[in-house]
Parts: sequence; C-alpha cells; structure tokens
Amino acid sequence: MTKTDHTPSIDRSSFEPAYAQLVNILHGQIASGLFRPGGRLPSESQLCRRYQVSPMTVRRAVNILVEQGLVSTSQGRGTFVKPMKLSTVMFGLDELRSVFDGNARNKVKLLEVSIVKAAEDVASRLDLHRGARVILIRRLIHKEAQPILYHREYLVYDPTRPVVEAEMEVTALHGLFAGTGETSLKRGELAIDAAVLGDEEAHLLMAPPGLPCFRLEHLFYDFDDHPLSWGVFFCRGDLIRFRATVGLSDRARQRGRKPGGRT
Amino acid sequence: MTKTDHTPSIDRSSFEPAYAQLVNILHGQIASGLFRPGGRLPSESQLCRRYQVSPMTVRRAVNILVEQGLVSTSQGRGTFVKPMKLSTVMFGLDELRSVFDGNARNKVKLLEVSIVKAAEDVASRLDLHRGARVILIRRLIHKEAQPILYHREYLVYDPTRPVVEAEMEVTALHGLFAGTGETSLKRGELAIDAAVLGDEEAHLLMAPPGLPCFRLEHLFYDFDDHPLSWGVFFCRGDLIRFRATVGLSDRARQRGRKPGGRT
DNA sequence: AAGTGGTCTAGACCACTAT
DNA sequence: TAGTGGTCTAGACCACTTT
Repeated sequence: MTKTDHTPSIDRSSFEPAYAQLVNILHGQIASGLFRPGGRLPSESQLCRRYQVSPMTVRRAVNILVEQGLVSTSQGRGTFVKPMKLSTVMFGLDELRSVFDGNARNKVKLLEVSIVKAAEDVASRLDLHRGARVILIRRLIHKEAQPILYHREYLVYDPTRPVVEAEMEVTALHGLFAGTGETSLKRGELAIDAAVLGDEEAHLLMAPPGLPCFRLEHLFYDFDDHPLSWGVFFCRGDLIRFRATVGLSDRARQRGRKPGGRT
Repeated sequence: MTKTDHTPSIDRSSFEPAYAQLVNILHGQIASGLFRPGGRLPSESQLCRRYQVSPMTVRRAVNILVEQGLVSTSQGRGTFVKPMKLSTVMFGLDELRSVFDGNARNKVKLLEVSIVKAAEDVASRLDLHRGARVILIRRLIHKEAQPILYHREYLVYDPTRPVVEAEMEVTALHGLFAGTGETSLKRGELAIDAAVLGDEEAHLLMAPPGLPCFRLEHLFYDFDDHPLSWGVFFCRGDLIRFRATVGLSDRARQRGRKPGGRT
C-alpha cells in the first residue's frame, strides 16, 4: 500500500500518536531512498514546522529511530542515516519459544527428578563444594509430537522446600519462556555452541548419533546473585534454525491497527 | 565508599542527565530487591515529588526501563516489575565482529574471485534465471593467525561495474561489520544452522571433517528490494560460541557495588 | 471521584559545530 | 554568529482502572 509520499502529514484525530506517525513517515522516507545512508535528515526545527508538532514530539520520534539503529545524531551537526551494519544483528529464541505455546501436541515429558551428588563441573558452576546434593532434572520436549529438545538441569538443593516442588518446574519451564511465574530469578547467562548429538541424546531424540545440534547452556542466578540452576538444552539441528533480519525490514510498517478504531 | 542507598537523589550539577540518573536509581532498586518481580513501582506523580523532576522526565526514565524489558506499564493501574523471561534473550554477533577489529593478525584472505553461471539454488536466491552470470567470491578469515571463518558469496553481476571492484569487497566485509561504507544495501535476512564441516571447509579451516560448526547464511537486498548477495559463513564451532544475558545484568552499577556480600 | 499511565505543548537553556 | 542536537519545565488534556 503506497501512501502518498507527496505530502505526508500528521493526522491528529488518529489513534496513532503524533510521534509514532512521525516515526513511520521518516522510516518510510528512508526506506524509499529519499534519505540515503550517510545523508542528513531535515533539522528538528524544520520537522517541527513541516509537521506542526512541538520540539519534544520531534525529539521523541528521532530518539526512536536512533534506538532502532536507523539513524545517528551528532550534536551541532545533524541527524544522519546509518548504513546497514551486520554486527547489530540480533537473534532471538522465538523458534524455541514456539515449542511452549500451549499447543496440545507440544508436550514436556519428565524423564527424571532425583537428588544426586554434584560432580566437579556441576559444583563449580553452582558455587558449591563437590559432592554437595543437587537436584537433577531431565526433560524431553516434544513439538508436534516429535522430540525436539532434551534438557538436563541441575538445581541447588534447598532442604526447606520439598523436592516435589521441583516437579512443578515442568510448568515453570513454560513460564520461563512465557514470562509468567518464577519470580525468584534475577538474571541468567546463556551460551550457544555448535555440537553433535551423543549416544544418549540421540537415543532420546530419536535421531542418529552425530547429528548436528545446538547446545544451549544456561546459568540462572537469584536476587542474592547466587547461582540457582545450571543446565543444557540439546536442540536437533535439523529441526531448528535461528533467523534474524538487519536493516530496514519491509513489514512492520504501521502495526497496531486497533479494532473499533474511532476515526 | 558505597553510595548511600537510603536517600538516592538527582544531582543537577552532574554530567549525567536527570532521566539517566533516575533510570539508574530505579534499576538499582529493582536489582537490589526493593521492588520484586510482579511488584509495583511508585506512581509517576510520586516519583516527580520524590526526585523533584517534571512529569516528562519521569516518563522518559520509565519508558527506558520499559524498552529495556525491566518493567511494564498498564494505563490506569501502574508500573510493574517484569519477571525474567527467557524468550527475550537476544544473541548478537559480537564474537564474529571481533574478528574484524583491525588487529593485524586478523586477516581476510581472498581465495577466489570469478564469474560463474548460477546454479539452481543460487539463481533462485538471487532472483535470476539459471545460468545467469554471477560473481563468486571465496574468502578465508583468520583470527590470531588461525583460520576461523570460511565465506562463500554470490553477487549479482553488474556489467556496468568492473569486476575489480568486487575485490574491494574484501574491505567491504570489514565495513559490513563496522558500519562504514557499503551504502547500497537496504536490508538483509540471516539464518544460523548447526552443521558439521565438509571436506572442503575442513581442509581450508585446517580442521577435521565432521567438526561441529555454525553455518551462517545471509541474503542482502538493495534499495529496490532486489537481492544482491547470497552467501554462507562456516564458523569453526570449537572456536566460536555465542553468549547472551537475560534479566538484570550486573552492568555498570557505578559506585554502588557492594563488596564482600557473602551469604 | 480519585488515581494512574500516555500524549503533547511552547517555550527555555545548554553544548556543540560550522561558517 | 547562526544553526544544530540535548535536556528540562510546568503544566494541560485524555483514556483507563479502581474504589
């Protein structure tokens, strides 16, 4: 839908706030090539006059473009269109999150919940001494009735809380992705490695040993900055691929068309 | 000396803007556990009185926290601390960018620049007919004098531009990561797969065939939305690992770092 | 009705850059 | 000196939620 680029203007009776409309206008003008990478945008005072909005509103729109990485500002010089930059690409875990979307065919199967003595690697990660008791949880996650993820996790053992609650973690895993529940975690460190399935993982995932896979390691901390959980996800590489875009993505144009829009 | 967390206040003579100071104060209070996940922050009018700043300044600070994913706002209800959410994790390519940091021991070696006829896969990706002429570029990227990346790229052949310029792409590869130069690209689509090195890649990377690796595929478009470049990076999995953090990262706590916080 | 977030104004003052 | 971005004010009005 090509809207008239001749005289774009702010519609004060729209739901879309003025600053958002201005963001879309400028974004479109950059995407259309009106402002080229390295080129300069009109000054903020010019934009104020051009679109009949206050300086703060223009400022807010420009700030959003800066945060989106489309332009950069330089005090006393102006606002410039940034060239595409590969190193700004960000990959999310949307592909994994979709496994926990509540689809009935996406199941989390609990393989094991037990208390074990921490080996060297586990102890050092969880800041415990070797041989300390930890809770081992092993899960198999199915997507569309097919095993796709194998999760092995070690939790610090808290005698004040019954182990049964650890089973609740099955749902907590949902929450970790969805953002509900589990309020005792402050932060986490993650890493993704390239690997191949070992015999154990291959058997559980019903895949041939040696199959390329992603190895997603996680370490979660509580609000006292003590490690609480260390674990690894093994993801079948043939079923998961991480995607991202960089630069001016075409879609994502005016989103947020609310139903029942009053004029 | 630790800064008194009892009565944090805005320092108007500071170089740090008021809104940024307020962001840090609130961030610190959330990280310290004063406001727990699910809990409510003071209302904006309370914050105005508490810190003696105008509504717009408070609003800006809160907006930044929202963008950072630390809190969420609900009109008419208040501002609430968000629990940690795994699906918000974002992985960058910092690990790859460091290869192009200008270190003399990080070299890009050009293996091949030639004009070839596009095979089926190349043609479909670049929106050409099979057999069309394309420029094939093969590069080997070293980090610390060790081969770490193998890049195979296909460019649409533009008769109006001499092939020699394609060689300039060696430097353009730097620019792609650094953000300098190459202003003809509008956007790109990327994907990461888990894979293992084939014989060709293994030989070039001086690694055993079958070694786990990341396969980073890219497709770049120009401002007319025509594909310009399709290629693949093969990254030795034993030398590269992607990291990310989620939740309240221990970033610049300024002087507020508490020493010896044990038990 | 009271309180909350959300938008916006019409200026002000400052720091920086170019001429 | 003139123009640029950067911060900030002290309100206003609106939409929404709770009591």
